Amino acid sequence: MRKATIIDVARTAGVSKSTVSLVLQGSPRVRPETTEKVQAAIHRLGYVYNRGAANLRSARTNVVGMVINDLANPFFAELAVGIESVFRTSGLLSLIAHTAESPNRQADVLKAMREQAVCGLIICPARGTDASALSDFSRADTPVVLAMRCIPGSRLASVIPDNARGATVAVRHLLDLGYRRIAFVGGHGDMSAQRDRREGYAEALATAGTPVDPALIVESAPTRDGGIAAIGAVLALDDPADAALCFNDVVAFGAVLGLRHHGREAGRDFGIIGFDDVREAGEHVPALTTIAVDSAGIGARAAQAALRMIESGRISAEEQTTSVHLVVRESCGARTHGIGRQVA
Amino acid sequence: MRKATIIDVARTAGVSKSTVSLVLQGSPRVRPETTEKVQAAIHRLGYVYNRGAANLRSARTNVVGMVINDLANPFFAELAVGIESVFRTSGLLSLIAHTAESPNRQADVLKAMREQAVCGLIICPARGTDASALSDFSRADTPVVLAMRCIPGSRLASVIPDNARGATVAVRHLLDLGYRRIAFVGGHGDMSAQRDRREGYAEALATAGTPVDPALIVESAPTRDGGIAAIGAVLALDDPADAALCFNDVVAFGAVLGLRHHGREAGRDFGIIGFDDVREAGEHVPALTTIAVDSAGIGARAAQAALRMIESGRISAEEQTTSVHLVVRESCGARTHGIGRQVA
DNA sequence: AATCGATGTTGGAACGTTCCAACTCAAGCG
DNA sequence: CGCTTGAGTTGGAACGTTCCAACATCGATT
Repeated sequence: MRKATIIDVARTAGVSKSTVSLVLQGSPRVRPETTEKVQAAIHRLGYVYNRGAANLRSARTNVVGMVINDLANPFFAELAVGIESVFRTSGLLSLIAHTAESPNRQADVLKAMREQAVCGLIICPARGTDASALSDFSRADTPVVLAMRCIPGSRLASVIPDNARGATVAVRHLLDLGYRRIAFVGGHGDMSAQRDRREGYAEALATAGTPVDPALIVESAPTRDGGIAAIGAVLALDDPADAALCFNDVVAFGAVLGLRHHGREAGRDFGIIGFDDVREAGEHVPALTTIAVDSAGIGARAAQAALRMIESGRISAEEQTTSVHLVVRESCGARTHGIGRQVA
Repeated sequence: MRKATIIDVARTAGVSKSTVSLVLQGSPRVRPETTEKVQAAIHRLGYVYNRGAANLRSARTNVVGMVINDLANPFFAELAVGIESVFRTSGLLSLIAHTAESPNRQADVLKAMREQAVCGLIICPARGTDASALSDFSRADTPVVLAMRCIPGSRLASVIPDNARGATVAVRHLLDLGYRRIAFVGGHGDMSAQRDRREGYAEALATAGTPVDPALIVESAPTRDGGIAAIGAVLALDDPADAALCFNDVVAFGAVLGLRHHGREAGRDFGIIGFDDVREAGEHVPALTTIAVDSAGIGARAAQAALRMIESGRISAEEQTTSVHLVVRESCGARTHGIGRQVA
């Protein structure tokens, strides 16, 4: 049996296909009785609307694209969920792709999304993405919103956490607790988030009148192992660090482990602060002091920004920065130092 | 400037639209020089293929649906990633939706996916989904594969971990370690996974000649708090438990915490085994002994099964069970008992 | 010389919807 | 009574592709 079309429905309901189309779109111009007849026919035939055909005729599709660098990372998964729920409640469907941080794969995926004629795109770009990767979308006037990470030199809307301020608050907290040699460990210099966080770190030190010692800034892969290696480097200095702001929580977990290899314990004789506040942070031993980033909220805001552009039809390059806050737990040693206030 | 179509390309390349179509499909029937001319025109015009139009004409779309009950849960996120990568390498795009365990939302999402005419569907059904929710797809001969969870009474393909066997192995391990009163805690009886794991639990006890004591089986929400409550119940018995197989790792984490509230420590004076082997399990204190489930692998197999059906055009109801294995760490007390073998 | 097969290429009809202009019909008006 | 108005409905063209049957060309075979 061939699939029922709008025409079959029209025939069984005894109206024209145009009328059926109007009913499907909920037009107020159709008589209630007619609507009823059509609904009955739809139900009887098991008709299902073919959105592909509709999209072909009308200007806009109802699919938005969502490109996430690492969906298996809970931090980004929450971002995805935040995005998805906003779009769904607006009747849009999300085409999701996971790039695994590979620019090649990302290019593939973006091409596929253009072919699907997505009406908007939210992307958390893979590391090393440059502005040209997205120029096709701009050229087609498709709204694009960057989430979580920005792309230098691109004029695109973005929703990014306030990385610099978060780092500043964290470092100030460590200074208040009495630490003197504060390191910044983890992440790569070509990641926009790492750069911003490092700047916030430098800013806090500058405000406190402490010079930045380049030896205390150690890059590494943004992984647990990276954290272990990086913390090892700052411990091995002639004048070793006594605290560290880590690029993110995962690096911080590694740093805690690395400290243990050297007989030190985070929170007791070394201060550690992470970044992101992933779910495990609070359950870790020791519980991780960290800068909380509301990933679901960022996703939601990015989706709303995209929605506004889609609905208004005008592209904007609005850059939103979302606030972050310090969550004091154990790893910074606030308890042992007797200072345990929660800073906003 | 209107978007370039296949016809514009044909005109600039000096061939017919049919030829352009053949080039786009990589047909071997076109002369290399012609292909080249067409490619040049495509590039010059910045033409982008309109897959929507193509789908309208040809029978099959290149979009598959993927419905996940909880994308924010790393366990399911990995499943999603496993699915997505298999589909992407086959040139299919995944429409992903997250149902947050709500059957209503799931129904919404499924309707939208039918409208998009997805050519296949992989679903990890929300709790309480019944067979009728997916009957529309079966009626339309759209391949459906259940991942991770099954739906009683449905004749659909599925890829499910070997829950029963995993539970049996876990309980046998606890028995080997000398535990006598082994509880099964957490999860709801209406979740297929819980039922299967409970059966495996009973099976192991039966084999050992130990009667199943209903008081030792305690349901709870599959959460940390659920675990705390459930372990409390089995400790409060007249003849309390001395070990527990937990419905999943999250419940197990709760159980460990609950034990502490009662002055007990998992791995020292109580045996705890979890299920799933989420990433945190190995890093937990104490490290969690658990049954490892390969969620990315399950995703990949489910996607492959769907792919086979899509390509062959014939629906199957093949039920795949994937193997699981015991990972011995600290929480079962294997170390203190001096037994530390790794069981496959 | 006529026929054949293989190789490339082609125009037109479909796919299922939306949009538009046009139609019918009854009510309201001068 | 003829005219306008508005509500409700309608047929046909369009969207950008694929598929099909048909075509031209040419070297090989009868």
